Amino acid sequence: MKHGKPMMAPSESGIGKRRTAAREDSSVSHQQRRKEIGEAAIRVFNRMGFQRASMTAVAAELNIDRASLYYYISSKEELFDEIVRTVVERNVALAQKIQASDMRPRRKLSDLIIALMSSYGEHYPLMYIYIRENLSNVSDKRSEWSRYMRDLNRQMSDAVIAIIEQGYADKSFRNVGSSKVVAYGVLGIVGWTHRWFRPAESDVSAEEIGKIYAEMVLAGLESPY
Amino acid sequence: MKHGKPMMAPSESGIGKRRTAAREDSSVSHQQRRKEIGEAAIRVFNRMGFQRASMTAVAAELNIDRASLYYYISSKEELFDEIVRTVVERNVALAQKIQASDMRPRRKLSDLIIALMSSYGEHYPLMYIYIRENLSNVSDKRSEWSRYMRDLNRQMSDAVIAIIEQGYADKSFRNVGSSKVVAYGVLGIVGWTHRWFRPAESDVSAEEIGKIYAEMVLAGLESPY
DNA sequence: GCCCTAGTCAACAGATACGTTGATTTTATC
DNA sequence: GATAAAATCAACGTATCTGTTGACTAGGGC
Repeated sequence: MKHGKPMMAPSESGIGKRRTAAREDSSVSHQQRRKEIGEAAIRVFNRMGFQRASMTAVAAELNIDRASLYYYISSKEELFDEIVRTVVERNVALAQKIQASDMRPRRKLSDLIIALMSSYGEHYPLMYIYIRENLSNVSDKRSEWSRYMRDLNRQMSDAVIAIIEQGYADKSFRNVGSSKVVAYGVLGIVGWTHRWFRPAESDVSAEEIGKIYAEMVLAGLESPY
Repeated sequence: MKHGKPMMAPSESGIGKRRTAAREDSSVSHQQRRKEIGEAAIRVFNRMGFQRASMTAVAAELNIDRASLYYYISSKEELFDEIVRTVVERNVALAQKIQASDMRPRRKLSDLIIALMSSYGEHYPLMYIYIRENLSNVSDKRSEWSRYMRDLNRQMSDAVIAIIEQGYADKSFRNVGSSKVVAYGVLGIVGWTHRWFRPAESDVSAEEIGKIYAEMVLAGLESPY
């Protein structure tokens, strides 16, 4: 493998230097252009999946040359990993905050489900691309990123598990089974929306879906009469 | 594209003919070998994902040469698509049978959740590989297969939706929201197990998970006291 | 006019993959 | 031991992708 930015810039002519400079340029116009590229890339990743999406396709999305892409960014991963990370970090922090609050378990779980769904809707389709990403099947270059993301996932699960256990402990939840299995079930309902929820074409909002699921998980489908 | 089996076998020497013959050979020993190859491939697909898994890796799994693989099978897709199809078809048929039965909605939903989980456990990891496959992001060659599989998915959803609606109609279910959203939620809980359930390392069986989820979906988490 | 930057073009190197091929070796069967 | 099938080997052709490179163009500002 001889890819990646050369360490010593051995044969960098004038333009080579200019390119590396451009990639590190933090001026407003460059940041803006990078943002545009990132958004286009996300659209492409959403349509084709991260692996299948080629840089050629991303360039085509913007109607620019592939070389122009590399004028601003340095790799396909960079284009994606960082944006995803920040949003996931935010969701995890939110879950932990809810879990640590002094609300009652019922309210915590409900709030978390609704908050997660709202986040998915707000950042559509970013979070869904991430959910589809299989962190186990990732190229070696991205192993560090994937380890970190897996850790974030674990923190999210832990927060939900803690809420379930609190509910079991104070008897506000019926113990239907292992807190882990239940927590994964809750996250599954929410995560699975990546399969069918398309905000633009949906007559029900992300938040409304969250409310339905919160109600369903907490009170169940069965009629009490 | 010049891949694929040539239509007229223009330059096929003796061995060429023998190879094509071997691929179509339906003798017991050949079927057996093909099955072994299929199972090895599934293990590899499970570890690396369908796209990333190379035929080289599949050959390595069996400690045989790549050419020997192509002695029995003719493409990566063939190796996978057909096995998956039969299992999914079976699950859909099962769901439709449950839906059309004269049981009450509560029982139908419970049975279906448990049956699906059992099937996932029984055919592990086949169904989970399929769930991870994104039918939208599939190569052109497989478009026909993916269209058909999407149709099966739709039939599965439709069966669940019908059960929910029956429950809404006879008032045995509380109407917590659109039957579609609820049905996808139910399928989400079950489908999401692909993310964490590993039969070999789990102290809870697939069926038990199904029971927990059936209970959770029907009666909810909230304590009635 | 001059310069600088953004962006383009065409080509390249390196990697990996799929599926094929002909010759050759191993293995089993008669 | 001869014969035929199973399996291997090494190589090929084609395709696709990533990231790089150097020369080039277009446009704005001074």
